[in-house]
Amino acid sequence: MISSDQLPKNYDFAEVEERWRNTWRDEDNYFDRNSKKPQFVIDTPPPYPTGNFHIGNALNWCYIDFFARYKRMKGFNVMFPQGWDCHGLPTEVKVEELNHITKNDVSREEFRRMCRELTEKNITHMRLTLRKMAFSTDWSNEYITMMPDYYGKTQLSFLRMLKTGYIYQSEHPVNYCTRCETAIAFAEVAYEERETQLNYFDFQGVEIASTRPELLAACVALAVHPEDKRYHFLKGRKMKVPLFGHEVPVIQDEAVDPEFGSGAVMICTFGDKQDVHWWKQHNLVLRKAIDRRGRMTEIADRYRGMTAAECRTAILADMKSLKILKRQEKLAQRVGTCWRCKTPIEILSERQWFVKIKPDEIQEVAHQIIWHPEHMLRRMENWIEQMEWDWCISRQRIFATPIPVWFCTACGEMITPDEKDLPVDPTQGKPKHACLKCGSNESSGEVDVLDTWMDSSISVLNVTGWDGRGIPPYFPAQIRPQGHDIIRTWAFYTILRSVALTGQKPWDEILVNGMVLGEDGFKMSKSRGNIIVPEEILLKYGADALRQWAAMGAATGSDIMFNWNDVVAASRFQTKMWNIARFALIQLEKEGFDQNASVTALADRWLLVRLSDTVQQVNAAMESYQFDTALKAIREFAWDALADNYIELVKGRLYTGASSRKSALLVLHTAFDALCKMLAPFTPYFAEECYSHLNKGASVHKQPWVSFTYEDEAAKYEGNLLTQIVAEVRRYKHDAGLALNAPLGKVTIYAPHTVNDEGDTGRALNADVHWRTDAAKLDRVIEDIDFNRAVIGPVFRKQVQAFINAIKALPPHSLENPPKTIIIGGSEVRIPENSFSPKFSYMEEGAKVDVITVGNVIVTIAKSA
RNA sequence: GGGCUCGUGGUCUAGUUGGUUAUGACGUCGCCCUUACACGGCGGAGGUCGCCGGUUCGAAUCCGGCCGGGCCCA
Repeated sequence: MISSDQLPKNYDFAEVEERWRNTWRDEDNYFDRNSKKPQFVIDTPPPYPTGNFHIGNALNWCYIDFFARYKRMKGFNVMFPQGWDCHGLPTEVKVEELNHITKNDVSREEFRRMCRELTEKNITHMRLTLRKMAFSTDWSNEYITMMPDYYGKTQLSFLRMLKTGYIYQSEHPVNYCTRCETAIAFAEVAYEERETQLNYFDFQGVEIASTRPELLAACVALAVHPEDKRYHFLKGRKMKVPLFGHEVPVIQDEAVDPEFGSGAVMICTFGDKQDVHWWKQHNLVLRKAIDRRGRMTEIADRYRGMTAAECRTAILADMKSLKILKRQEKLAQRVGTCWRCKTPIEILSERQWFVKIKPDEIQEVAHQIIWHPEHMLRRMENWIEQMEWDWCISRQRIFATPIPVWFCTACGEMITPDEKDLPVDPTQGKPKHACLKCGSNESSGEVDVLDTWMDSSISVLNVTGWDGRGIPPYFPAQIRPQGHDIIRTWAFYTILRSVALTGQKPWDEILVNGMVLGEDGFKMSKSRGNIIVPEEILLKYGADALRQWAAMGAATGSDIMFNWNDVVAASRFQTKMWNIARFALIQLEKEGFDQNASVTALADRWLLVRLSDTVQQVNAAMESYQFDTALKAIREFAWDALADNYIELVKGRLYTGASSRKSALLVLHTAFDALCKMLAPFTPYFAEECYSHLNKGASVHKQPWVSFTYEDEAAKYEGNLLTQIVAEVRRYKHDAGLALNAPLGKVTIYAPHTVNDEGDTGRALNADVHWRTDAAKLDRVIEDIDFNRAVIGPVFRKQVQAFINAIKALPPHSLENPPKTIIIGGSEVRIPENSFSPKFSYMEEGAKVDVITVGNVIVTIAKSA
């Protein structure tokens, strides 16, 4: 421990942060399974291990760490686990790229191994960033979804939901990405504006407008509006499809827009979601023209094997030469694309696995959860309301949790593993028992794998200790922190799975954070070049400054613009705080600090009142996750109340060793101690550094949260007056062209009560200050009247103006000693207390003085020669 | 097109149970290097609170309409 007068003059965040990072122990953040404290379990989002922890993650994790640290200090048994959501396409693509292979060049197992290795490397890198950020992660509860422990649970959850009928397999149209060669869920479809051609062609005498002529082979019907007179003649007829020759029925449906195109549309399996509707509603046949790789199938006849785009060009060319293509128009449309690779999705009918969506059930539970901010619940409600299809959970990929199912080669019966044998990979091994139906030992494993959301949607079950039996011991978790971009996915799926597997809500509360925008106000993206990575900020300003930006950049839940200015301001606050610390520590180290001293001087009592108010404000803000409000209150107290007002007032007293020095020392200690504790969740390194100097190496993170209350109405009022008087006299000096520390001469303050300022005011103003309680011997005249509208508004309503006029008409002496009643509009009314106060201006008496008024206090200044 | 959300000095932002002079930061201008701090202190300038209308004694705040941005969805 270095002595206070040898404290470094500048706060070196790089040195301090690294030192504490190497000092702190992981065990201090472990969730204690034997604890009697109330639990506070956080369902931390498991990020995708891209290798780089991005700034959006950083914001989210800062919020988590703020309340994790706060709750620990408040006496909760906190679990802040860290998960990694490993499976998925991006890693497969990266592995192919790095190794210059395609997934088909190596064995399935080999490919999975390569994915695992890359993921592990990425996780290692990201863990380091998490540590630099000072997140108080519980590393004993880390989970990695690609590890057998975890995906065994994913498989267990699958089997459970299969048993209870939540999961089924069926052939049904699904969204399909032909580049990724896999089915995807609606949640994974992103819509993009594109321009396309609307093609008008002759369909056996009827003009058809279509944006997808390549689907002609999949045409299964024509549709017209039942009221559309142009097409009444078609009723009941069969039509021959051009180029292909198969016959299709004509159906009538209200959903056809007679205004669009020619008013007649062809229904294909499947051009879009509307086609699926019509196909189901009118029991149409199924014609699959596009396969899983996006190639035309055999029903496309001579176009077979072409890509959809090639086929489109060929068909349009053939139509042109047959002279059935009438015209083409440009059309803006929204195309559903794969959210990962941006390839337009196709709707294909395939055998897939589905999870049943029961909207009422999910809706009910979503409403049992407390949402912050509350309006985010609307997004969930809207999403649930418009769900039409069940959740397609099978994917035709490799790096994912295998679907734990075999099929009997002899009878086709599904064979599931025993729960004790999980995890399994049905593509690698055989079931441990024969087919229950026919006894055959021949089987083939399911090659489809699970949607990655099947892994991450049981994160809460995993961290609360789910083992497949009943309600997990720590369930539900207390809070789910996440971004609003994944309400329709992660939040939705988690609620769904939680209800399906436990019948209960997954969390008590959900805290939704906003997105981080670039400095230009747009979403960060490579093409805009506005990406800021946390590592860059850590290097330039340190973790504590970055964390302050996260807290202060915006109200919780709002999108937040990244702003270097805020980071710089945060680091300046640390510098300021460091200097406050040095001042306090130097003073405290001189003799005289007494924990039991009595607080006597006005300024001292005033600061304790301000501290008490601040603690209450910060408390309330932390309880409602208003981090910006909390940190703002802390900064204001430290910078404004403590440094600029209090220290400026008392430092003279501290230097001179006046008798009331002990009072000031105790107050300084109390305020600084409380500040360290309140800053601990926000700036853990900085708070630790300060606190360890203040309390001989003790850790602030092991202290209970501040519980300081101090009430002193008189000190609050008079102290405010005191700071105002000082401010007014400073302004006076400024206006008089004097330096602030220039000697001022004699200042007389006429206050209603005796004030014990221990000489603080005189030293602060560098003046000979006299407090007096007698009336100033000055001639004063009433210059104006201040009306208190909050008082007279509710009393007089429409009569407010009349009242004001009546008061203004009173003679001066009546204004100073107002009557009880006054006549308004002919009737006598009572004058409410505090309804107005006269404003005076002062005339000098014999001596030459300047006069300042602050409220009802008069200050006279007699400049020295 | 629908739902949600936002619009406050040059920039970012606080503030909505309606109440006297609208918060803070950055920037800007002036003064001051006072033994914690010039990465500082003090003071100033700068706002029709998106626009229009309504309710009210009183509207940044409540209501309606419009304009503009964002997110999600069709």
